Amino acid sequence: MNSITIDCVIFGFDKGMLEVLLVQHGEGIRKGEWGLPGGWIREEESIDNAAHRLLADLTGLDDIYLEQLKAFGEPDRFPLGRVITIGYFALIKREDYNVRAGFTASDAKWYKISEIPKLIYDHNKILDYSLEHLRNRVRQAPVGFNLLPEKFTLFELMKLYEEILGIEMDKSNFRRKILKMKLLVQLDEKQKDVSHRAAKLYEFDQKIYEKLTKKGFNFEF
Amino acid sequence: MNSITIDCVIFGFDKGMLEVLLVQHGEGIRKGEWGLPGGWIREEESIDNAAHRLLADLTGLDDIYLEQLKAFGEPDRFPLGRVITIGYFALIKREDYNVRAGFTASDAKWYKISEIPKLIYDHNKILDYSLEHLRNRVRQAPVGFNLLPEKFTLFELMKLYEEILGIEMDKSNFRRKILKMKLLVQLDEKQKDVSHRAAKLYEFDQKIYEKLTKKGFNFEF
DNA sequence: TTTCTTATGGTTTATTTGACCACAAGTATA
DNA sequence: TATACTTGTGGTCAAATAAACCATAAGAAA
Repeated sequence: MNSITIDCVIFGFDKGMLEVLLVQHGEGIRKGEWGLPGGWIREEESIDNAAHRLLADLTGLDDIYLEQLKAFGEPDRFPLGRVITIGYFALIKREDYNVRAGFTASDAKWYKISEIPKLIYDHNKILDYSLEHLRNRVRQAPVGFNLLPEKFTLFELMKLYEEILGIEMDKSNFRRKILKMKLLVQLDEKQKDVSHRAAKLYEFDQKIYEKLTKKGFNFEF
Repeated sequence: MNSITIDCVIFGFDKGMLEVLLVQHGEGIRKGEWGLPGGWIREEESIDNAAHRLLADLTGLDDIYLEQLKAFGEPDRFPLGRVITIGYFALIKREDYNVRAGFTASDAKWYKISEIPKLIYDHNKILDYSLEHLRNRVRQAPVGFNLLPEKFTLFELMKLYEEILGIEMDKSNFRRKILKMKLLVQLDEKQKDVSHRAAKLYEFDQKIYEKLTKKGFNFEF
């Protein structure tokens, strides 16, 4: 018999920086230490439902981008017995979210990916794997949109790609390439409260994305 | 408490057809029915090791391409209690493999993907997911090589892609594109026993592949 | 020798890319 | 009001790539 948990890697994007949501344990021998938000799977629920339930408890959000990442099952990963964990991968829009501590957590906080502390168990390993996964994923499907607000400028989108992939891009070429895909819908709105010429706002078109996905496409820059 | 199993989807390629290895259960209430080869994870082994162990038992092969696919955990997927299964995805070279029945299986057999019967539990669902995964994977990394013999012709490689992706390709363009990647090493050998002009044989260069993977590349046709 | 099949290596044209420029539009500062 | 500064936006041009297609070489079989 084995036990099974879920651990969620929740990415956010704020002020041009990629961030991860971590929780501080409020009970048990690991009290005070930071780790990924997670919990036990219940007997009667599917693992996807468990992930959604845990995430809703932790963030107050449902209906967010969530995908299964990988199961981690080294026999010694958990000190008190054999526990296999299923990692989940979530991208959320920071504007929609207010940090609050969950039921078993004493604190919850966003960490920049460059400033991640030592985490409990094998959570650093899970996080590293997720980051690698995000970098691959972002090249092959427009999942990055899930990190941005509903309405965004092309420059913000480009900055997101630059941050995740760790590269620099030419704004003119980025513009041409991304618009050619027809994935973006230009709005009649512009940025407000900026100290420079306001950029047009765009939103992401889910339907066109689905069409493109069926034919197989890739999102290279 | 939950139980955890592993189920392997093992693809092979023979005479231009994509195939899957299935086993017939030799015991229990499902005796006589076909399903994916799999088994229980032991307390003291990692899940990757469990997958390798099971696969070695079933096929007599180690050192084959194997990757974790996804965990499947609908609460009712297994009739006798809550069992979560972790799907693994394997590609093997048919030339290296001799079918034999495993320990709990009465028979093991290759099925063409177009002729898959009804399988036990949710195994059809797992298989469908694997096929979809294979189609995606094959576009993003040269995993297809794992299905071919060590030495192969460009035409055979192209046929493999055509079969998996369900498309037709231009042999001339395929040739140019694949050679430009430098992934193939041309050998001083040619096909034998063919009733037409013998094609040059090639092999896959693992080292160059690893270099390319680091920079991120994609394998589109 | 002829015929057939497949391998292999072009050519040509259209499309895409990458690097870079120029100016517009708006804000901030003097 | 004038000037500098920042960011958005559109465009150019040369180089690289892709798609469609053709031509011939190499071998096997009749």
